[in-house]
Amino acid sequence: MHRATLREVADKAGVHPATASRALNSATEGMVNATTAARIQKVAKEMGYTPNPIARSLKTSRSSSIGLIIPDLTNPLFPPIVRGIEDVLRPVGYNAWIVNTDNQQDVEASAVESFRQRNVEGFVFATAHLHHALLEEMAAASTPMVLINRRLASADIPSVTSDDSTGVTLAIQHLVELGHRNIAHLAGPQDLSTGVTRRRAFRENLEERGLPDEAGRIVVCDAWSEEAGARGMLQLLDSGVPFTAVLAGNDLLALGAYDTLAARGISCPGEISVIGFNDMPYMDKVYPPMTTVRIPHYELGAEAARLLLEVLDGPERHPRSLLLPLTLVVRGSTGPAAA
Amino acid sequence: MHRATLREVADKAGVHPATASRALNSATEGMVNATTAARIQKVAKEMGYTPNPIARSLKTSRSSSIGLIIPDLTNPLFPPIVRGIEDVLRPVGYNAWIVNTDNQQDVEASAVESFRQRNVEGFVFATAHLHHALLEEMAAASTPMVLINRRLASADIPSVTSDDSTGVTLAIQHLVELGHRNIAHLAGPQDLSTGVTRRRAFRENLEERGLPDEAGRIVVCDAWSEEAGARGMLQLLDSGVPFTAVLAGNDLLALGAYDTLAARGISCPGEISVIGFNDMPYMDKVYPPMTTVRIPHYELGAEAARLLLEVLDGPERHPRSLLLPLTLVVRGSTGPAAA
DNA sequence: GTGAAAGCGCTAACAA
DNA sequence: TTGTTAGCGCTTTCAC
Repeated sequence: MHRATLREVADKAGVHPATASRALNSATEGMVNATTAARIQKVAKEMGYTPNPIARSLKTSRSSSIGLIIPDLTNPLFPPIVRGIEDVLRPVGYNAWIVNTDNQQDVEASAVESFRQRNVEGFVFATAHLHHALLEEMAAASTPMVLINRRLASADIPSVTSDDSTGVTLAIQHLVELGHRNIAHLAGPQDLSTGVTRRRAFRENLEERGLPDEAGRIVVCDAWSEEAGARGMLQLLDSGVPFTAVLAGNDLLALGAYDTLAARGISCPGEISVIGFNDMPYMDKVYPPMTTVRIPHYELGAEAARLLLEVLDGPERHPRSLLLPLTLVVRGSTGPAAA
Repeated sequence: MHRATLREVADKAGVHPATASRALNSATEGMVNATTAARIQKVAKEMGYTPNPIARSLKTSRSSSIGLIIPDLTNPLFPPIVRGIEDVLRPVGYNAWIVNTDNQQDVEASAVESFRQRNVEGFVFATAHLHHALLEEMAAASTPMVLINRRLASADIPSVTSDDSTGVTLAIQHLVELGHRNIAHLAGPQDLSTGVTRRRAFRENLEERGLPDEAGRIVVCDAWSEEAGARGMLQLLDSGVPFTAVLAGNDLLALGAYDTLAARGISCPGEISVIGFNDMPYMDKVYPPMTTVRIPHYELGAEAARLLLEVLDGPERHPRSLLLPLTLVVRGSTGPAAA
């Protein structure tokens, strides 16, 4: 099955290829006589002409596509984000190349390199670390990009994140209203903005409310994983710090905490309440029911895509960053056993 | 930051671009004098040369990429499949373009069209319907492709699916061993091979084992969704057919069945046992614990990628299809209340 | 074994 | 307003 080329359209319409090109691109359509333009467009339609994106890309160094860099698609957090991005980009003619880095810097670097060779016009990164040499370089070189979910420490890169501080406040407020006073925190990795922000907000909340806040009631987990959460919970239990509730840095850590509590035969939420963070898909099915802070994943992706389009549209404007609101989803938490 | 071109490498090495091209492509490297080849490669390395994939693609009509067409990435079934595909393709230099169709034929068609324009070398489809005009056409035109998870009725297209019949047998055998005799089936859509195969296997199993098999104990759901499963379960309960166990066509239908049972105040597995299919991620967290048939998602993807590479390697060979083995994951089911 | 020449399909100066 | 020309970076006949 032969695919019509611009040349063939031009020949059939009796014009030069350059004229046909102009007539078929909205930006240059105005340069050509309205009736010839119409004729060319009609012929193009009849012949089923569609421009060859590869030839176009070779010529223009553009590509109508962006690179999306995430840690791991099988983390249920990301599929809704990806859909949000694509649902915004597709209608305006953009595609996204997705790559999973599994948190490996070299994979990320070579992905960026490979995207560049393919003339991607911008990037969305969900892999930002607080200190991230590659991203800092790219920002310094004015590469169009948007961070999602996580940010850098030195951050004037446009980003879309959730309002984690407020989320933590909602969670703690909920626990306090239930009567908890001794609350612990399973913090996420401290080289990521999410881990740091939630931990800081946790500490601030304890202080402001006059709740016990010895250092021991925060345990830092070394990954956002169920296993790390299980280990963290063990450490917390063995530390001797008294607590009746735990705020986990995210749902996976919370699930790990569940595992440890079950293994130790500690009833939940009877003896210890656990609150998660993210409300990732299918969290509503777990048992015991888990209260968690809901992040609008799909919207996070959609807003990131809009922001990137804005950046691509006019790189001169000052980069905006967005903080999306969170809500608390109350499912299972109860007051402390002693109350 | 300037990126070296083949021309620049050739100039620096004192050869013609054509020679440099030959020296830098493993397939043509043999055509050039070994020492000049080595010199060219050294220069290329020093200059950090990497071939421009777009220029190459324009010239060769190839692209080192394939198109992957799935219904919806947010269905937890698919992320592991996608990772399996990518983990096999990446090491051999291939990339995958992913598109979500949301089961819309026109979206699928335009995705295929757009992939073709980008010179994808093959396709993986996870969207096959039993009768699927587009796929039949493409197969007739010898388009390199592999089906995953689902197949066509008229199937000599290479495919990688799970051995659903055996899976159903495992599930029913398990229920029978627990003492169940009255078993019902929430079947999936009957325009998909998975829905049909599991339903047929269910009926055959009942017959062979001499279990009650009136028509009423199979309810066909109109989608693989929780909502459809909930509706199906309602219909089953209201039909008056006696049953103590239900085999759901997949986990989402099973979760829907849970919802209906909970809404009706029917204890599970006390009064009615539910068995799922797929063991999708995080199924081990649901409550009540669900016994389900595990499909090796990641391997499904990996095998599909290998099969596609085989097809791309030598299109003349007879298309193979793979049936991957399933296992039963026993979590919660119990014998019937009456037993 | 190497070079010359052509061209994949398109767009963007420049000229008319 | 339209046509001419050139070239994005690469590969591949064909000639030597």
